[in-house]
Amino acid sequence: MNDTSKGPSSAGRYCYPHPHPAVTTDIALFTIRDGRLEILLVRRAAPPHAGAWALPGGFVEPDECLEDCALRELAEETGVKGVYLEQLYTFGDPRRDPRERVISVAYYALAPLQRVAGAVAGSDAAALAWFAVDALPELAFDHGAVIARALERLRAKLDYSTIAFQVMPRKFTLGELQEVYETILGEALDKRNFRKRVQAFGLVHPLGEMRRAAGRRPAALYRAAHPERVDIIK
Amino acid sequence: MNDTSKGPSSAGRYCYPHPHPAVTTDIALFTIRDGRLEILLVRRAAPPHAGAWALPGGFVEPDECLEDCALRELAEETGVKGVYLEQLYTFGDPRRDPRERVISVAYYALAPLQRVAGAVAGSDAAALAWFAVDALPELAFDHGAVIARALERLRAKLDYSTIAFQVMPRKFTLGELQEVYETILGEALDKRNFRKRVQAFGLVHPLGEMRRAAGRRPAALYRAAHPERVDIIK
DNA sequence: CCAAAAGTGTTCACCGTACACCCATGA
DNA sequence: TCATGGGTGTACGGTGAACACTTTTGG
Repeated sequence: MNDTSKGPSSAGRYCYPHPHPAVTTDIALFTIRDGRLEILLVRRAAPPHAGAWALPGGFVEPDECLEDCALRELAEETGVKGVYLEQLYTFGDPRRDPRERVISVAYYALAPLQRVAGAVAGSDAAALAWFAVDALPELAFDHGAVIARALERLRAKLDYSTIAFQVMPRKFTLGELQEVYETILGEALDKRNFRKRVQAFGLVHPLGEMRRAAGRRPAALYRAAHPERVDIIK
Repeated sequence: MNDTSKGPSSAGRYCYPHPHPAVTTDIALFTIRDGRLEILLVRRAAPPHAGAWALPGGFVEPDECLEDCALRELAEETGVKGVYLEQLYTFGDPRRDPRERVISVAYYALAPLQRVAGAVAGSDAAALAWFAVDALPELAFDHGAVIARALERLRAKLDYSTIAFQVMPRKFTLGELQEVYETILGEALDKRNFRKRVQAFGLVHPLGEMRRAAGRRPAALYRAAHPERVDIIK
């Protein structure tokens, strides 16, 4: 009962006479590369779990909201900015961090490959790497559970939201879009039905341009119909 | 930047050199009474927002997980125990509490009326009352936003989960079950289609008993097919 | 001419929806 | 006998799923 602060050490304002745990945000950032769903992890430099891989994240500052904290930590530790971000779940087991009580507000994030291709390890992290979600390394803290829940949510939202467009580049072909759905869901989809649905819901707008590729018929390019974040199809 | 603890005042263990905000849980407990969806609120005795109504809730203890905290606070402030509980969202705006930084992990809860009928105000609260969700009083903090989000989630989950059974008593008629759905969704449902679906999914088991009511044909009693918490129909 | 992906419609089964009447009871 | 909710079946339309071949290109 004495492992967290019972009161603030800074003075000047009234504070509740109550425990003050540490609070972090952790971010599960996904992208698609080479037809695989990958997640960004950082290698921990310091104990606990030194050498293990962890989600990027860190402590909430006094004057920032949780979402800002997640975006800041992601930028600081990996250099990645401008991703789609959504709160996932708050993990608060008293023993999830061996040092002191740390409550983690987990977020998941999505971005197209080209927006995260230049990710580099910040000063806190020993290294940074992308892992296929079906080949994860040993993970620090409860980050395995966080990732599992993020995947569950991501797959569920594919069915009733336009979240998949968050990993698409500005211009894409319908074949590429379908490949993203198949990659995240882990199953093959029927090409004609897929295209029919996407166009029936008005999810994409044709750009009138073509993408030419070696030895293949050119494919029409599209953009997402709803330029920003649209959550519900119906 | 000096409005939260920067480090623990208790000694003995290593702690991160980081801010330590206060963390609470707040609970939006719903039940059905007289065909209305109602929520349990407590009247605040102390500032800030003294006299305003608020969700029951309170500070997370060092050694308890968040869900335990929610259940404990609900029991302490209202006497209610044994409800269905699910994490909703974490609210972390730096200014949501005027005194200091307080991050609130919000839960929503459901219980049948008879399990909450005896709710009484605990020592912290000046009073306790049930409010119809479409006739809420002035609310403290950001609790209006919390309730709005809880309602949204509750209504969404009705469609793809068996969450409605969490407000049903052990024995109920199909008419009562339908009334609960209609109350939460705020729309009328077709009786034949409703009964067909409920039975097709195997959600209920007939008890072979009847409920007699004055001036009406007796109704068959059922129990939920999945005695505990079942989340997904499909 | 061959490989590789682009592009395109129809059929069928099933599910959700709309809809109306008789029944059993207590007052 | 009347008011009140309990209880039951069918017909239709729309949606999701299955399914194969031609086109265009570069090598």
